[in-house]
Amino acid sequence: MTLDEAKQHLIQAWGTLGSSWGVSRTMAQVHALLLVSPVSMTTEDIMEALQISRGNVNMNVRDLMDWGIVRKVLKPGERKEFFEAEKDVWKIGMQIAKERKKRELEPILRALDQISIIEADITDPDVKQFAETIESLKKFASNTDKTLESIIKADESLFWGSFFKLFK
Amino acid sequence: MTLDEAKQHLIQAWGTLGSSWGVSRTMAQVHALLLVSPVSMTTEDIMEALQISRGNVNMNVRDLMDWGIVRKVLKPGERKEFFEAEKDVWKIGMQIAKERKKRELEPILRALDQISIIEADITDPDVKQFAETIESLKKFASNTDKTLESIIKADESLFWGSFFKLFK
DNA sequence: AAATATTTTCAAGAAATTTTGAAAGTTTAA
DNA sequence: TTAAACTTTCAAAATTTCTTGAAAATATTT
Repeated sequence: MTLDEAKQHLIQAWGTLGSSWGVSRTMAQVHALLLVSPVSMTTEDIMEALQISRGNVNMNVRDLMDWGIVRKVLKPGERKEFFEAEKDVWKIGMQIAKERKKRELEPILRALDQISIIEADITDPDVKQFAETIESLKKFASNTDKTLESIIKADESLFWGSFFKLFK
Repeated sequence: MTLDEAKQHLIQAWGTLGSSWGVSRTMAQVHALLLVSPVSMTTEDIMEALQISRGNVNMNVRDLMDWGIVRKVLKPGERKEFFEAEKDVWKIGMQIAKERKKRELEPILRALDQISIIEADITDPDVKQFAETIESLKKFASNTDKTLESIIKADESLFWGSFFKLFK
């Protein structure tokens, strides 16, 4: 396997796996492409490499920047914008955990809080059971939320610590 | 808010959130419906409650059973099959963690292992960088895998612990 | 300010996913 | 064994999501 074949392999695999992660195939491919590129790339480089349209590249690169795992690089003397991926795998993982917490866990907590059955008859066993289900969902979600929060916080303060070095 | 309104609320919210979790809206709704139902339900009950077709119910209930969070219940004297959701939120969480590990993490590990650049010139700095990226992805993925594995194992041994106590 | 380069938007088309419903397949009861 | 009850399948339709490409917007240079 040559270097280019290996890269192609990773990009394809990443794309396929992306869908099972709830990320669009193209977004995962753009990410993989930037991840294995030793230099930053322009929109046109990406269009060319993945054979996709300008609008598509623009949209996916922007999403990846929203996730905080790709950044814009401005080169002095160049008008075009260049993009590069975060290369530190631990940081990528942390960033994804942080965003998923925000995008998935927090909405669940908000939705659960909106459900109130104050009006209902609390002597009804069905009401009681429902209330208990909601209560345990809340506890589970907020527990997960707090656990993630503390991992993220710990990571942010132990930036140079030994935990981090395990993944280098 | 009445009990039914509250249930409806949860079902809708679960459905919306399902998509951000990479689960289809309907599957999430069927799950929520069974989760808040105090009794097990037939295919027809679910069709009626969510206003969806028979084939759709059949498919989603089967998927939920594959995830191990819904089970079939046979009632003596009844020809129809009834379905009920696992009610223990911790068990649901564990089951989902277990399945996601199998469906998402393990394919990543397999894909990474297939990438070999043995042929390539290892003095090329680009090859070296690529190899390092693959290596750290592998380490990260297998670390996450092992961590999940140990949580699952710990949970299962708790289960077997209390299971055997029943026969003391 | 005008010309040029580059990025962003977005309506329409393409592709992927989900849903339907009726037919085929199974199981159970008589 | 046959008929009725029920479940599963799957091709076609509906819906949702993704992609394109050209026009609009923005930024830079002359």
